[in-house]
Amino acid sequence: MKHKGHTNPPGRQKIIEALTQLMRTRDFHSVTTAEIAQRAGVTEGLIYKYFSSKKDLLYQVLDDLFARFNEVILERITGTPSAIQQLDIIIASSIEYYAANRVFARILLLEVRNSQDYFTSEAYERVKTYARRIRDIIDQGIAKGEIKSDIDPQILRNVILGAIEHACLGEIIFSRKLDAQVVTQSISTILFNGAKA
Amino acid sequence: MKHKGHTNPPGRQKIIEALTQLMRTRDFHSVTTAEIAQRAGVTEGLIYKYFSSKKDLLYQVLDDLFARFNEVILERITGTPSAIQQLDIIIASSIEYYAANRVFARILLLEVRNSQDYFTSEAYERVKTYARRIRDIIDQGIAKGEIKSDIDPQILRNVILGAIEHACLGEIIFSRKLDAQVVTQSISTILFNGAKA
DNA sequence: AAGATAAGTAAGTATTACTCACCCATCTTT
DNA sequence: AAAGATGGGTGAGTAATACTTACTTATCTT
Repeated sequence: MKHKGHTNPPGRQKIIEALTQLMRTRDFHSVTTAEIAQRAGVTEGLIYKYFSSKKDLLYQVLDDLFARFNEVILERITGTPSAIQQLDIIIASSIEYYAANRVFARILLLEVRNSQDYFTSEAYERVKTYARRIRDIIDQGIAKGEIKSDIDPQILRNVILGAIEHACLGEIIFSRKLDAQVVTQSISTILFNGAKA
Repeated sequence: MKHKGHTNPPGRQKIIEALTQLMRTRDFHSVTTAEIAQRAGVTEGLIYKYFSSKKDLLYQVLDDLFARFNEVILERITGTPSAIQQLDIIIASSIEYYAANRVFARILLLEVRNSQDYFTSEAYERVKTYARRIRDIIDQGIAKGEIKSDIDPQILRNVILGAIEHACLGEIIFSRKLDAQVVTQSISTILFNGAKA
């Protein structure tokens, strides 16, 4: 019998932790279900009691991690009046969170986007919430006169998301060190003040 | 016996075309070697005469497509004196090329980055050439006084790459229509003039 | 004509994601 | 307290997949 998400038995949690652990050093495809089960101390069959497929397991791992990420973001921006400051906080928080949580970043940026079913998963709903939050702040910034009114808000959102992601890719892929403060400052200067002399 | 890349027999080319075709509608992992061989009209074994693995085949497909992409870029920027104009051309050309060549964009942005061996492939060398070209133009722009001297050139490069990629992701994943001209103009305005009012 | 080299084949094999029938413990209902 | 339902967990499967190996056929050089 297939289970829904509203219970969280120890076996389920151990499977999630096992995959998370294994993905600290390996990519998703190279990790086998046999390894996951072994590391979790359960049988392979149990994986398919809680997850409809290996990919579904990956999506649920991402969902868990993204839920916490969205909480952090929301917590940090509340109380800040300026739209541009809020965007700075989101940029900084994202870079920090990605750096502190490499598995999360790798799953989000490198492992899930290649298959269509990801975009119908619950994890992707979290991404939409995150992206919508940025979009809302931009709209408010334009309304309040902080951001130029002739800027396309959706494209600014995409540029911000792209800037964050690409800033972190080197770190994630090659384990390069990265100073979140400095990078955020640089990105912010470019996006808000412009690079032209 | 393993072959090197300096010959290009019909079987090899048919295999490359078969995978390219199949990836027009499907993601890499869901395409099987049996399907590739069938579509190419060869046996499965032949794939492994020319490619060391299924992933190596993917990398070589990307390598072919990226070689042409780099040629287009170089062709278009030569003769343009202004650094900012050169960057605009690169942004526009990239977005256009990605849109016109979805399989290329999907492979580059979604399918290869998840595994480490990609970063030692020949295809990745093409990416480095492309990225280095952008970096050089930025450095020249700073030297000529077109771009602010206090901007971190590497981070500007990352922001440009990120902006291009994220601008195209919606198009690539959800097949949304996208006006390369308009998007380039918007990105360029944000990056060079700034979003702050 | 010979001999080497390259192109291509056919029949494997180990591994992998996934399934299915079955336990066993705990709780609810009568 | 007996019966039954429910959910956590098992273990032995299976079809399909990426890849291998031994082989044949064609092409080229000298």
